This record gives sequence, C-alpha cells and structure tokens, in this order.
Amino acid sequence: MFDETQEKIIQATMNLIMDKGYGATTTKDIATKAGINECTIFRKFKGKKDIVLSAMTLPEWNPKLKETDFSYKGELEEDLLSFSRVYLSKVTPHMVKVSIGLRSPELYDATAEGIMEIPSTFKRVMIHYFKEMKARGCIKSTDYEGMAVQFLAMNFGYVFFKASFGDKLTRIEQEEYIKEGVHRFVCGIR
Amino acid sequence: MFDETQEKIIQATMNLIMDKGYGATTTKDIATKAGINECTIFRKFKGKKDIVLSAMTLPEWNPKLKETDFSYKGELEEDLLSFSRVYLSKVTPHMVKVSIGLRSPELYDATAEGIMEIPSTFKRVMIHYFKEMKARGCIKSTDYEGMAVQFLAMNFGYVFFKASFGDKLTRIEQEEYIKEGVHRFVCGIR
DNA sequence: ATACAATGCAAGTAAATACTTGCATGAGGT
DNA sequence: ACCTCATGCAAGTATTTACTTGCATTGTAT
Repeated sequence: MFDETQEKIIQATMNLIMDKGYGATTTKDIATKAGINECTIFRKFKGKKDIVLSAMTLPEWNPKLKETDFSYKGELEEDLLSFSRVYLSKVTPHMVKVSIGLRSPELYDATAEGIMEIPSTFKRVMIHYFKEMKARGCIKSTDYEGMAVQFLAMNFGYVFFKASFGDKLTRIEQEEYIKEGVHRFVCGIR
Repeated sequence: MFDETQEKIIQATMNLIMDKGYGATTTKDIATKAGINECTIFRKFKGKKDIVLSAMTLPEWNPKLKETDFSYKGELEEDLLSFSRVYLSKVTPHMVKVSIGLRSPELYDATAEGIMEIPSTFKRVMIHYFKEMKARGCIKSTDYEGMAVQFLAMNFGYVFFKASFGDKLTRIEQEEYIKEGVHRFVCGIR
C-alpha cells in the first residue's frame, strides 16, 4: 500500500500531530523527523492533508471497533472486564492524543464521523448486553443507556487522563483500574 | 480590570478557540467576531497570546476548584451527588472545549499546570472523603484512589462526550445521568 | 467650545509556510 | 554498462498572518 518513504512520512507526521496538533505541525518538521527532504513529501503525497488522510486508511492510526470484536459468556463481571479490555486495546492514550491533535477545521469533515464511531459502537454493544442480562435477571435497573454511558465514561476517562497527564494524575495501572472498577460497577448494577 | 472593548475581544477570541483551536484562530477572525478593527486588538493587548493569558485571569474562562467548594454531611449518596454537581458546575462542555482548543505549543507552558489542577483537586477531595467514610464503616473497599479516579472519570467522561458530540452520542440529561450514575456507584462501594 | 482618549481606516512589513521546479546523484535491475 | 526511478539539493513563489503606523473621526468630560 505505502512504500518505505511514505511510511516514514506518515509515522513522522502522526507523531508530530500527537505532540503539537495538526496545525502546528509543519512540512519542514515532518521532513526533518522523517529524515528526508521536504520536497519528497509532495512527490509522495498530494499535500499535507493527504498524509493524514492516508494515515486514516491504516488500522494503526484509525482503529475500528466492530460488534463482533466483543464476546461474552453470561457472567457479568467477567464479561465487562473483557469489554473493557477490548475497548482499551483500541482506545489507547496514543489514539486519544491523535484524535485531539487532529482537531482542526481543515480536517474536521474528514475525521469527525470516524471519531464518534468507536464510542457509538461501544455504547450500542453495551446496551444490547445489558438488555440481555436484564432478561436473564442478572441486573436490577432498566436504565440501559445510563449504564452504558457510565461504563464508557469510566473507561474513556481513564485513558484520557493517561493521555493528558501521564502518570501525574494517578499511578494506577490500567489492569488494576479496570479490575477494581469493573468489580464496583458490577456490584452497583447487580 | 478590562474595559468593554477588551472584554469583547476576549469573548470573541475564546469563542473562536472553542470552535477552531488557538492556532487556527486568526486576529482577523477575532476582530470580525468582536466587531472591531484588527489593529485595536494590538492597542489593547500585547499580542494574540496575551489575549488568552488575560482571559485566564478571569474565573469565567479559568474556573478554580477549591477544597472548600465541597461540603458534605455523611450520607454517601447525597454527598456524592453534591460533589458531582460541584464538579459539573465548573467543568462544563464549554470549559472542556476551551482547554482542548488551547492545546498549542505556544500556550502549553502557560496552561498545562492550570488544566490539571481541577481533576487533581477533585481527586484529592474524593480520596479524603472516602477515607473518612471508610472510617465510619460506610464503605467496604480501601482502594481510595481507584474509587476517586473512577468517580472522576464517570463525571468527566460525560462532559467530554457532551462537548465532543453534543447530543449525538447520548441524549441523557446531566441531572439524570448523575442521579442514576451516583446511585449505582454508591451501591458498588457500600 | 475645546481637548483628549479611543477607535476606525488604509496601507504596509516581515516572517512563516505549503507547495513547486530544475537539475544532480546514486542505487538497483536488466 | 546502461537505464530508470527515487531522492537530495537549492532556489523560488504565492499566500497567510501577526503585528505596525500615520492619520482621520467621534464621543465625552471639563
């Protein structure tokens, strides 16, 4: 799909975007970081925007979340823990930084819908799961959407904090956070 | 502190930053939105950056959260609900948009510490509260930090989603979200 | 009325930046 | 050995943008 040079350019571009944002990333920056000449960028891509658009075709920079990524076997705590792990394997601090760095009028149209897809899918899957578990009598409330958004927020919040503040806000590790967090969440809905 | 013209400029600048980010906001944009001439900006402020720095001296654009903003009377659900309300009165979708729009290398040093202050204070207050409630026997776990971060994430996540997606991800209203969410959280820790 | 402070207006400057072009060079395949 | 293709290099262009300046105008307080 992309040759070596193009990959170096994409890599450099996305790393710079994570740091400084799209607008503040110059093509000169990109060339330096990629170890190539600036004009090579324009021989390989139509323009600066095209680099990002190309990156978006790669799962590395634009992970997709499908309903089929989730599986469960009917045990609340175990299932939710697995949902968290799937979510956090896609929505990494890395990806959060990218999607914030991409916020720019020139890119808004191209990226906006894609960015909402992951939380949207996750919410949908969760609602479906909660409904099923309610039917089986494992859950007390019928506030499916509320539970789904709360569970999503609990997971996303953690990643966002790690992306923004590193270990400065909390040193709790991801696995520990979700283990304890999911446990409390399950106690709350059971 | 600031005269009428300066306030118009600050208002226009911050609104544009919420939309497009600091880097993409031009002084021409600001002048147009404020209904003034571009050169007036530079008569009133040292430069573009100075507008933002001036805005940061106003509570409207840089809300502070103090430990004394929180009060409680020892009833878990009631207290946590009140904590949520205090948090959400400061961290509005508005403010989330501002702090994301401010992400820019030129402003990083000036804003970075301030941005972490609110979650940091909130976490500290929560940990203190949970410790006290544990001592009173109202809570089972001793994972104070985990509970605090989870509670923070639950609140922040909701605001962030509203800021990013409006009502497109969920139409649940804030008050309903925290009422149900806090209730489940309390069941989870009690 | 007069003085003064604030602002508009028009024109301009210097720097940054995305993007271009013509030519030289060098490595790999045939 | 030769050809081709990718890339480096150097120079350049057009545009945008933060910021400046000199002068005209207006509103307000004395």
